Amino acid sequence: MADHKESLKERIVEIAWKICVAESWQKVNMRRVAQKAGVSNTAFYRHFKNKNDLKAVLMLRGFQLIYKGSKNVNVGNNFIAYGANYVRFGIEYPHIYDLMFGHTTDIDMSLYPDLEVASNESFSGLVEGVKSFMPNNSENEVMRKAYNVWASVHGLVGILRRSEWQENKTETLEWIENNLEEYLKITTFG
Amino acid sequence: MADHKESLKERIVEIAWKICVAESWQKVNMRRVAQKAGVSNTAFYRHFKNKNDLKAVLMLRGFQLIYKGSKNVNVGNNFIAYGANYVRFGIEYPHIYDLMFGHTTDIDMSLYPDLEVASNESFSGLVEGVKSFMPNNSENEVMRKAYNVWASVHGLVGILRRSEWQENKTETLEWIENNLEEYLKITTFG
DNA sequence: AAAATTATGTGTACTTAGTAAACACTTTCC
DNA sequence: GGAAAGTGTTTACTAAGTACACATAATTTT
Repeated sequence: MADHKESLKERIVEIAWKICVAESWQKVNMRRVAQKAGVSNTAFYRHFKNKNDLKAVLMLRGFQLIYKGSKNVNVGNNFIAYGANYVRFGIEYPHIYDLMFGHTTDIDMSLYPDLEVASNESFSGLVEGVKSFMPNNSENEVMRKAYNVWASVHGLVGILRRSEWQENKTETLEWIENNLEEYLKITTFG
Repeated sequence: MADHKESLKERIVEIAWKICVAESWQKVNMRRVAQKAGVSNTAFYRHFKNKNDLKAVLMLRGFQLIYKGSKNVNVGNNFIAYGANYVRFGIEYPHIYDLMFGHTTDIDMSLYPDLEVASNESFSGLVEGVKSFMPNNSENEVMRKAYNVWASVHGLVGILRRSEWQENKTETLEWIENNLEEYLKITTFG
């Protein structure tokens, strides 16, 4: 067993995160992680109930990253900047993004309260932002718009991840910095 | 080996489709399928290179279903009705929908030309519909709008699949029939 | 501090699932 | 009518998740 500062649990998360960022969740297998951590195949089970537990930790970390990104931009009620962060995250961490927002997630949120909270907070932040943009509209109209913004952002991430854009990621990122907010404004508030 | 009219290949597809519709792709495993078909575990490999081949067939079938749905409504260039079909499909066949549009698809489209064609046709149908709606705009603007519509529709499917709506699916379907086109009009062309 | 409990890691082994390889029979085609 | 191709079986390998029994170290309890 290698000698490290952090707990094995922390190391495992770190290793899994790296694999997931660089490759994908499918490439994270416990034997591989264990080997990288320098422990036995099953040491893992002392810290996680099962593999999905680990997935949940990575997802939570993803939400925290998006959230931190939003804070950095000092987003306040500006849901446009909020959406922009979302998109940046989707481009920068595509595999974590998939983990979090792919339809094929077999994670039962109710089993992971922190995760559920983070996910809900994330959405209600958006709703608040939208509401402050259209303060005279009904709750229903605000919700509809919020969902629409959300869908827009998801759609955009999907588009920007297509190979045409990924071939030179640097330019894509530049495009985002220069045009993203304008784009979101147009597609969401005409 | 049971005695049937269709080829084993057709039967396998049928069985897999049913499992996938009722449960999910993750629940389709070749041993189970083989057992239901009344053949040995590996007979499957005489008809498919691997499991992904079968997945591709199911996806293609999904595209055909959406397409057929569009024909029935006599959709023409009306991309609103087109989007509505998309949503209906997403609600009626959620697991097939995931298979087709979930981010976590490990299908390499270029390996399945029919599938690529179907998928592209599906999108260019939408683009055409949008174009006829805004004939004086640039190619770029049309594409941007098309992607936005697409994203909207995806977003809506996601929303309608949340538990609040799924609890009484019948009402959801009714809602779709009554309000969907209006909703799409508002969210996409303000 | 001795005893009991809990935490952390190991080794072994079971299970599920995808699939390769060798064999056999049957149909097709020159 | 024999070669080739098609279809199915058996057997077995591999990867990956995880349960279980054991060991030892750390912590808590009395």
